[in-house]
Amino acid sequence: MPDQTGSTRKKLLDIAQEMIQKRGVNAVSFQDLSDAVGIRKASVHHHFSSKAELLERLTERYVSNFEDLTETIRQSRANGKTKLKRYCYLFLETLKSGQHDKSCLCGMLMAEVSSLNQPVLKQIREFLRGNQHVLEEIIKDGIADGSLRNQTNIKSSALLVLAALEGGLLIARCNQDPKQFADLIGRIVALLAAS
Amino acid sequence: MPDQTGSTRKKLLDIAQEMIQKRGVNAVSFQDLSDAVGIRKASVHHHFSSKAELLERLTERYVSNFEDLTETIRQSRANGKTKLKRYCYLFLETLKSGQHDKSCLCGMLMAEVSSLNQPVLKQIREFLRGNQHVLEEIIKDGIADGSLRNQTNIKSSALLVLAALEGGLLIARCNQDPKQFADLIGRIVALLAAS
DNA sequence: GTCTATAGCGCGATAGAC
DNA sequence: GTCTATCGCGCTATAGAC
Repeated sequence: MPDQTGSTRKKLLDIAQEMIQKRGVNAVSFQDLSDAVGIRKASVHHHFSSKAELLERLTERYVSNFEDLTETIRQSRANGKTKLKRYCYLFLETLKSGQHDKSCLCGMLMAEVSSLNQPVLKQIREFLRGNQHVLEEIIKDGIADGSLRNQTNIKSSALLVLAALEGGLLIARCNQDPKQFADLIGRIVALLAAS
Repeated sequence: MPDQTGSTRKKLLDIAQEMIQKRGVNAVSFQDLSDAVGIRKASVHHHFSSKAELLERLTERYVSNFEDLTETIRQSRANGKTKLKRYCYLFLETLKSGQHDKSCLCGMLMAEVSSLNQPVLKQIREFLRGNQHVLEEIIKDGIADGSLRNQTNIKSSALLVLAALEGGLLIARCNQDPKQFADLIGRIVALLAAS
């Protein structure tokens, strides 16, 4: 029976995630969070002893949720090319949610990496490693079923896809242009697709 | 005869650029800058009336310098594939300079876009537009000289390269692994190269 | 061009009442 | 679990002496 402390904790995590995805961790304060959920600033410390701890719990949850989503795609019955497309759409949905001003939480934290402690840094690296691995598996599936181009550098291709998605999110948000990001996804898939 | 105010202004711009590339704009203060150049915090305001103005001048200089570098590559005699490689190496040099902890200034600002004013935002979009354009020209050159793969979606390919480089910088820095970024460049070039 | 001094504010965090 | 009150600090920015 987790979460005996009620839903304020979840509300805090939810609003913290949204705000950090929009502004970055150094532009979000306890005051911002407490205002948004309707409690006082000091009360936030009842749920999270420090800003660092809040960030650890938040990253933990985000990485875990993302792993569930990607694992579902990986294990689906679709061919590799379709899985790759679905994987990319996870990032597009991030951008399209809200006012087209949200990026990947881990992408934001990667930019502000010098402000993070070791536990959070470790989780972000786990996020990167895990996503690269899922992409490798998807690409292998695609090669096996003939939907994706045969290639030897699967690891590098996976990195390329992940880097393009993270960078593309920042670029498309800066231009306030989700269509640009959709075009990017189309190009990623086309370049890896079988000819 | 510019710069009659002496070199303190340049030192401030230099150290501000380095620190923002490492930490992000919201993690760099006037105190940090004045400490680094050996003057008092209040004296910074003699050179830049506000933090926003400092950032405007800094972005101006960075985008202008980067345009010079990319234009030189574009107009060189090399074939398209070599130009593309050289273009990517500009980003690798950023990462390798210092302690492998610097990213592209505009990439950092894209993450913290909600903290920027309109003039700076405009310059970052100019950076993006300009780099996409240079990449388009390089790809066209490569198709014409036979070193790069023929394709119709040149605009999207240019975006893909830029997004992968910006995202790849953040990822490789997070993993403290410049070699990972070098691998990424290899994969980018290989995927666009003629078969 | 740099200095000291300070205003005014927001930050994360803590103590202790209810 | 939330509150009020407060501490100590860092921030951007300004005023005015040298």
